[in-house]
Amino acid sequence: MAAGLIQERPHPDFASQARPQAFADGIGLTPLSAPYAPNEEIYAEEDATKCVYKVLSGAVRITRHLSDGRRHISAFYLPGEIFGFEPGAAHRFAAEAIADSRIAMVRRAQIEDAALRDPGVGRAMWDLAAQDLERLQEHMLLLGRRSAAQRVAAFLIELSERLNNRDTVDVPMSRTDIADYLGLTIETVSRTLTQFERDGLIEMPSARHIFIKNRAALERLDS
Amino acid sequence: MAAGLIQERPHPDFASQARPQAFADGIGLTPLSAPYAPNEEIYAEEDATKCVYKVLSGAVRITRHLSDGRRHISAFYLPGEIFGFEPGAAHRFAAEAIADSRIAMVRRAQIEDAALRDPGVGRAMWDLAAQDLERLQEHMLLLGRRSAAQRVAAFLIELSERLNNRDTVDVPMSRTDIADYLGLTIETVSRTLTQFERDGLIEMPSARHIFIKNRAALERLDS
DNA sequence: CGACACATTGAAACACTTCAAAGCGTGTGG
DNA sequence: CCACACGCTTTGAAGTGTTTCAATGTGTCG
Repeated sequence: MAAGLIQERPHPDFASQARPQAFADGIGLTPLSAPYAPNEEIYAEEDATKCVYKVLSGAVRITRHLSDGRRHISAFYLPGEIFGFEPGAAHRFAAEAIADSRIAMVRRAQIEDAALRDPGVGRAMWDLAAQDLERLQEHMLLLGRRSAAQRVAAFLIELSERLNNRDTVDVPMSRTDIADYLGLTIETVSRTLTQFERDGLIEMPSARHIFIKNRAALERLDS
Repeated sequence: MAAGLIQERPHPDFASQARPQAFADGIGLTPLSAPYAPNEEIYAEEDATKCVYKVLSGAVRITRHLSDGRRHISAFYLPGEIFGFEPGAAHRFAAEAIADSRIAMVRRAQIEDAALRDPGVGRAMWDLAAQDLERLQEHMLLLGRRSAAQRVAAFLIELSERLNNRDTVDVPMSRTDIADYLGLTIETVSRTLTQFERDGLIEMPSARHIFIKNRAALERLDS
């Protein structure tokens, strides 16, 4: 419901000055960046795929709303990760900020130009697509064939690895977000986490702050 | 287990003579073709992504085996459809013939060459990737958020549409294949189909031959 | 400090799975 | 051509995990 495409709204500042090569690792373009508030829409379902985005800080969810009102989250993106790169002409999912976030973005046309000049750029986008596809397929496996405990364990492990926090995980998303991502209810997510805590696998000083006490056991869960 | 990459085994005949432009719609290369027996492997998990394939007849499943021995099917490909095109350097799933099938194939390098000469080829591969991604995402939704009845209904509708049979569906795959695709057990798939028949939505002269009597009701199921 | 959203917990209901047995159909050998 | 046999499919009954509904608890922000 929020603003449409990002480049159509005012940009409070230009990352191109503050951080040249912010997309650096692989794309090497100097993007604009903008702040987003929690739940603010970055692009909508059906929006044209005009830009590619990078999370500078915060976190992003890729969502779709079903006809019966329920919501599905197909992916999360964390600081340093790039999203919004899809083959089709229109997005099939919306992207929303989860927390206060800073997002960098470049126009696709710019990337395509750059790819013509520098084959490394094209390869980088290709690698990006490969990584997205891999995550999508792993996630499909998880949704189709894993128990609640396996899903939550896999989620924690992946989140911890992608946040690069060794054992202290600052969970940026709500239980509802996690549930919609894992294909469970918030109650099941909550109960599973509580059980993990009882079993000594994790500690939860608060809901958004999880400490992994026994990573090996969590990893063993998805046998 | 089975043979490695296709072009490394003898080809009984060359489709390039029998059917120039067999890949025609969109790729426009003249591929080799080969017959496969049921359950024969077309490529294995971890095989290099050297070729792109097209189903001429029969059907193909894209499978992955989990550590606990269970199997997951991420996609089916039916006559006229193209598969095996992935961004990464190695396949993450195996491809197997479901029934007796004829498969055409071209080397990726050939396609890349062709794309340099003819931008239409590049666009066609792009469209292909977009369609695969769309199906993958729809399937993820189905696995994460749909009941057994909704899954089976969606499967029947999609199968019928992709086979281009108006209401008579010749199901090429076993109940086990369907179950592994829908994230259910074969018993649940079977029971659901039986229930559909009792409700007058379909008729099943035999397990592999389904007649859709009330398509609207089936479509309405995934509300 | 109070209010509100978010998270946890409990109990009952439900959908799907599991285990087990019987039915069907297709293909082969007698 | 029929009969048997094998694999696949269907059906049944019990068990289990997840959801649903409802209430209580907790953390955070004004």
